[in-house]
Amino acid sequence: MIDPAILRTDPDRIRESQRRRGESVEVVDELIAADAAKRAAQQHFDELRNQQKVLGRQIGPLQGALKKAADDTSRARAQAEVEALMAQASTLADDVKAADAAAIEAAALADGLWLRISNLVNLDSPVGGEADFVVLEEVGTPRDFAAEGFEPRDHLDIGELLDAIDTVRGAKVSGSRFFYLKGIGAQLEFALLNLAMQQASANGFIPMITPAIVLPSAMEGTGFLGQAAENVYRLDDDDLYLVGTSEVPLAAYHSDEILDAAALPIRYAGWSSCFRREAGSYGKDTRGIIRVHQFDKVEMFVFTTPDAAEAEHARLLRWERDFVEALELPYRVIDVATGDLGSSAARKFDIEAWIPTQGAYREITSTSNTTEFQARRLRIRMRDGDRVQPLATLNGTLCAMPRIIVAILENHQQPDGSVVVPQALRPFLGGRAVLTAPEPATRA
RNA sequence: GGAGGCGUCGCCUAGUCCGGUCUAUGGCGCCGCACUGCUAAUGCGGUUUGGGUCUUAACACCCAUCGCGAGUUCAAAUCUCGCCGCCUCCGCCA
Repeated sequence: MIDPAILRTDPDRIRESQRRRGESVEVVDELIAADAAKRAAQQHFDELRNQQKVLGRQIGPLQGALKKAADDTSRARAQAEVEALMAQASTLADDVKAADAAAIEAAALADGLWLRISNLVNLDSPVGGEADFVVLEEVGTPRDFAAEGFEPRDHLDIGELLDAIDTVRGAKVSGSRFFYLKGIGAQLEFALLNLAMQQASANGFIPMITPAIVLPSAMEGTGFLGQAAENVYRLDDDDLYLVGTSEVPLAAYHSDEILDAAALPIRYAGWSSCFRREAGSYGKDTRGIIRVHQFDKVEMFVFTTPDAAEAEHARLLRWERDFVEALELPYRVIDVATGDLGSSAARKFDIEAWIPTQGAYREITSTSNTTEFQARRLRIRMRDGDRVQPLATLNGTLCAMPRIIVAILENHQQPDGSVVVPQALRPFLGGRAVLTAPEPATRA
């Protein structure tokens, strides 16, 4: 959620943000009313409760006096006094109970509306929908396969040639959009994992292996139960969720905590499997492993001060680019438009790698500045001197395995279907320079 | 899965049996002040978090908060029920 003070002092800022996102503006006015009602109800309860406590504090000592009463007359007098107070308190108790219920109801209404308001967009984000992104930079030159004299194979053809990717058996065992990485394919993932973790460690990230199943509170706190809910797997019997990214367990790691501002930024590089239902993407990217239900990913996640968030966002993008450049992939950077940010992000940059057989750039990383939005929802704060206040969180993909593998196979392929290994990756593959098909005898 | 124990405002801890001056005790740590060549020691004061009133701000005051939720009661850290977590033992298990 965003700073509640903004709702009271500058609601137009929220309206404008909602408008730019193409989301409800009316909900802001509903919330203003609900917020006022919530405070009024709480105040009413507080007053009644105070009266009740004042009365209660008189009864205790009186009963003590009653026990020690010296004679019958003073005992009778104390007795009458106690009974009068208790009768008074009794009617008050009913009022307190009713006021409490009303306050809880008003709070629930306001809190529900808060969940429907997305983060304030950064005013530099291009306004519009999915297609209205701005290209910030193109890096590297796509290979000219025509000039090289051969038709490039797509990643699945190469993967099958190398016996590295098996989608047929993936579908047999688990259904469509599941796959096996096999042989050199599996080794390639381990190499990428190690390269990514080495880079992350060098940049001050703490490696983490996270749970892939989380409580509803973690899912909601990171903002994935809003519009994105349809893409989340839910374990109904246990009321748990499969995460779509380790951003969720990494963000929730410090939930309900107060961190020392002097210790920030804290950077984690999380490794986990990621699960996505891909609802509504029927017919899209059905071939190969560009869009799958389960994959592994190294995710960067940062807790920092709100002041430092924008600079950190730039660093995350830089580190993503370093990784993609180490793999010698042509790519471009886009500034994602307001309508495509997701509810938590104020600003988002994607890296898209060139995919030769599609003649297009396709998303391989995404980095978001979620400012204080997730921190407020997850109650993560920082102690700065004697002040306690929300901090900022940011996330960025370092290496989403399937898409990186797609880009490597397609961009570094040779006419015979073998694949040249980028220099940076070779040490992690036992020095191998080329990925080639295994001996026929070893194929199944 | 079964049995038992435990959960108090950073950490440790008193309080829970038997409800009311609990407006939660004490120690450690931390912050401020005093004293003192410096440090240390000592003394005094402060130190959960959230919401609200007032407000330039500070202060002050009110409400909530003793794992979470519900209940009993005029009144709940304390009694009752449910849930969660941790520990020990048993069972199962990579």
